[in-house]
Amino acid sequence: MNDSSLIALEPSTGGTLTDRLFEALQQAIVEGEMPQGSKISEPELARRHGVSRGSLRAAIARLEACKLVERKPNLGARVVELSAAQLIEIFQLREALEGMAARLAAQAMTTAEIDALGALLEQHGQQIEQEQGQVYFQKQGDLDFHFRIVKGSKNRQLIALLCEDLYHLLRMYRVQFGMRSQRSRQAFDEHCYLLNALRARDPEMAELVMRQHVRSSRRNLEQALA
Amino acid sequence: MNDSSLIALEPSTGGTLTDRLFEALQQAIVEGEMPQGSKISEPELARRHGVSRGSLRAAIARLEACKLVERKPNLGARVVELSAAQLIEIFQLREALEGMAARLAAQAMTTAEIDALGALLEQHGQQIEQEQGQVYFQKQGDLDFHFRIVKGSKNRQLIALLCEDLYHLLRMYRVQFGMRSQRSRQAFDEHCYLLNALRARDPEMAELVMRQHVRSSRRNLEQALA
DNA sequence: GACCCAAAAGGTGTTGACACTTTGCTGGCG
DNA sequence: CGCCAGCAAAGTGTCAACACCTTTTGGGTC
Repeated sequence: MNDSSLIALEPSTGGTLTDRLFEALQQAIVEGEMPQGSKISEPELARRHGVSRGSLRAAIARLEACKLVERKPNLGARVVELSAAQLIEIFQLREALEGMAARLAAQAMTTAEIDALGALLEQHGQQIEQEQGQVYFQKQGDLDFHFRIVKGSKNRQLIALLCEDLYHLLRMYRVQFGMRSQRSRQAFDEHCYLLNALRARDPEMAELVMRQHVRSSRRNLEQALA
Repeated sequence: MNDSSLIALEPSTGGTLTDRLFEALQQAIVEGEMPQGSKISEPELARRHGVSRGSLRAAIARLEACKLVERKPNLGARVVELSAAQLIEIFQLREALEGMAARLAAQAMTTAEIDALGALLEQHGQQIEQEQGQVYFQKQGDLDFHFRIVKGSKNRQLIALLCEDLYHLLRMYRVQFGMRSQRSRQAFDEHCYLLNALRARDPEMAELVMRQHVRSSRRNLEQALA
């Protein structure tokens, strides 16, 4: 809104201009800097970031693929609207996908990877004991944990889908709904159960635990939003 | 390859130029007209279709979102490579996603929709009895059936994912691997089981049956490709 | 004052041209 | 003969300008 706030693209990551634009916009949307449902004016945004409309349109196309913006022909693009219903839908997706990821991970993860996951969990446990307030860090830790399971499935389709698309949508919901789950302790315990299932190389159990875990989160949400 | 084969875009669907290009290329890739792993030269393709490179790049970006092409910075885009391993991965995704779709559909489908599905199945049954050879039509029917389940879930995320992205990849595999399943009869029976679960409004059973159905297809594939 | 039509302003879709990167070839050197 | 430097050709990334669509605004009429 502030006209003087020309956002300079950090030339940090050395990809193409479109890549940097994509990351910048993605972050801006996830962090809520670009409000939900707000219309995107290509000329204005291009001017703000000091790039041409062509590059901007390419970046927007990628955002559309992530479901972060919606575009209608001849009408322009808008930042996606976050309804409670859609959030529920996403958690239903997660239940199915991450459940399958856990099942596959129980077979495909190396013992070293599982051990590393155990170390991470131990660290989380200490953080929960010590500082009850570090909610943000716990959130990050939760995402880390789920990430490792997904990657552990070794299924590239699954990894791309969850880590490159759904992940950002989920982060957007977390940031903007400002949800600090009251159940970090329970979540931690469920993570431990899952670790046990992985150690036992039990795909059936791993999927069951993960699905129950995601379902619990969803139920918690449904209650908080109702 | 044939230089004289200038492909004229049918102005059939009235969307934007990029939309039509996207559909045309999508079809060309799925049908195998553009071979797997082949490099895409932007100037040549643009000239062939009589459009500018800008529009073509926009269409390619969408194809990339469907996982039909892979692009590397400064190196260009290639049609995706179809390995047996990736096909397995896709069926693992389908097992999770369509299983969840069936679960949700058992709760969300209207009775009218379920009845319509029953009519469709009856039709399929007759086709199988009468003409053993109409494989293509059966394939189309199979896709129709699965489509209706997915749409019946009423989960927009799920619908978009399966019907707009994965569907085309799957069709590409089917066309190019030229797979005529020897198990259309068994598949039909499994479809009937699923219909019963839907009629009984039993989510648990619906998911179980659908997952088993997809898993059977996968096992059948693994055997055929080994 | 309300409604409708028309013109203009703003915005998106599309294009051709320019700059930089990668690739393949050519020629000289060890 | 093989290898590396350097150049040329092709291709991708980016840009500014043009064409069409949508929306709004202004004027005229009922």
